[in-house]
Amino acid sequence: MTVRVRFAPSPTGHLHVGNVRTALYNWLFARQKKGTFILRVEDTDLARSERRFEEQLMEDLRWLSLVWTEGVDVEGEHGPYRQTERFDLYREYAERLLNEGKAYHCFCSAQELEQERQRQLAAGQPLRYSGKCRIVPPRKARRRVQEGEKAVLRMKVRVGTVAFEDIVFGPLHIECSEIGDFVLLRSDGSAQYNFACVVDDTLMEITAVIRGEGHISNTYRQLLLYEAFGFKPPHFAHLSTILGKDGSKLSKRHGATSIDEFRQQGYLPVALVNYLALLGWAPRKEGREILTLEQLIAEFDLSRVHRSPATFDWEKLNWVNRSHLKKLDRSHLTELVTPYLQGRAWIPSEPSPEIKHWIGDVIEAVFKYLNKLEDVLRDAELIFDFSPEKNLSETHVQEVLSADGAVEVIREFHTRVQQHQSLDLEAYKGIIAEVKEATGQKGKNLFHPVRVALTAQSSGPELDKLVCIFEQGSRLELPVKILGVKERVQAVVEHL
RNA sequence: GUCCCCAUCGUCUAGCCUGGCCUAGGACACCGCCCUUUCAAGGCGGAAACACGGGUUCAAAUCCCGUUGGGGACGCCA
Repeated sequence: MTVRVRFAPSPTGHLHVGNVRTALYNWLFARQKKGTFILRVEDTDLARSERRFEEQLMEDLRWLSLVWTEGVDVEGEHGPYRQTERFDLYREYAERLLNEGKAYHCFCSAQELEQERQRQLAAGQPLRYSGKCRIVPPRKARRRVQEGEKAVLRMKVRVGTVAFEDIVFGPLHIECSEIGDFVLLRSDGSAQYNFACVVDDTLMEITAVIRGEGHISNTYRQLLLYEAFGFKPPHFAHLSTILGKDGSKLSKRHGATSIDEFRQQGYLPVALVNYLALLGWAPRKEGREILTLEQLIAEFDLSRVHRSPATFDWEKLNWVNRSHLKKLDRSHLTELVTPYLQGRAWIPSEPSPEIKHWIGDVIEAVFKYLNKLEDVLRDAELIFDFSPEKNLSETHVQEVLSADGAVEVIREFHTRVQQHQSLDLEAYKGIIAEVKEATGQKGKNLFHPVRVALTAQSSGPELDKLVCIFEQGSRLELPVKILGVKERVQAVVEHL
């Protein structure tokens, strides 16, 4: 039988990392088994579902390359794939259960239900519906409904136990007495989650349901429904929750959790996917952590997924991202970083080939520092936004300046630089040699002050590279004026 | 409150099912050294864990029970 899995988010907010990992595991499983990955939108919560969230979520999924071959916007023979468009279908199936006496109308009001809960809580009893309306004769119930009385349709939960074999959790079971008669159809006739889910998974011929751990308790309910309908249930795999640094469920408090934010910060989709795959799962072969999509597909194994919850670790994500970034060639990296520089209006929206090449040099100089693309803004600032007045007062810079002979080096360097009309790497090296001669300083004591003279900072990319970048940049037509070596040293000396 | 699940370095994990090869391996982060014209990067090295208590067994990280800690479910949300 060919594998069919689905990712079924509800469009009530932004896609966050927990959801994405669920989507990813579904996708990996489908790809590995040469099966079908389906996107179904569970928008039965009319009050909170919004079309913009649905669009956003599809965009996020596509960006991550977790593409579906059946779903809301591609259709297929099992559609529609939006639950709100399937309400008639649900009512049809509900009718069937009602007619077979496996479900019944319940007329209890919200207040009554709430009072019941309070009583149970006070008495130390489990919280669940008492089944009070079971005794209403079906014919009478139907008449009340026809007369316009509000009613929900509830499942008549049988006695005994429900059990299943979870692919990640192993054998799981529960006493039916733990489950109350749950709602199938709301009083407005719309389908409740568990019910819609079973009808859809059956009709869409889903073979494995891979979803969050929180759904384990729903699985028992759904199993009861499969049983009532006489449908064969799919396999189930439940995934543990992803936790934040403080051990609570990952949320906005822990930083970016929506995919859009990761994208904006400049995480590569493959890196995010790689990291998320590693959260709760490890390849059989030890020591291989940086993996491509293809490798993930080949090595993924649902039965090796961890039962215990994993903590999201930014540091490790950064490392994974950096590792993937390093695999990129210069032109690709330039292409990715350019929009960030454009966002700051540091470079034109349509750079000339000459400028493009220069940007490549810039990126090459700073790229070892990047955890994520956005970091280029921080690391390239000294090129585009040289500000000695601000930076010279920094502690590390002050330390450099207070070293013996540091100021002398800067002044000597300054004097000699001024004597040159234009500078190239050769000339710069000559000047350094002269300064060395004149001051008697060498090594760290020589280059550290020179760095300050050129960048007003105590650390940064290689000076040789920077000199070229400054000089070439100063000759380019850019939205911001790139200062040449001469101008920089001049400015620093003035601020000493 | 009731029920369920989980438990190896700070973090992600290998090993657990099928006890001995575990003096518990790898990775991130951390610390040190090397490299270096700074900071990184890179190379090398270090510190760091089987939650606790009972069993079972010649032998337990691995099997069983309990305790503790953490998480989840109990909606006309999904």
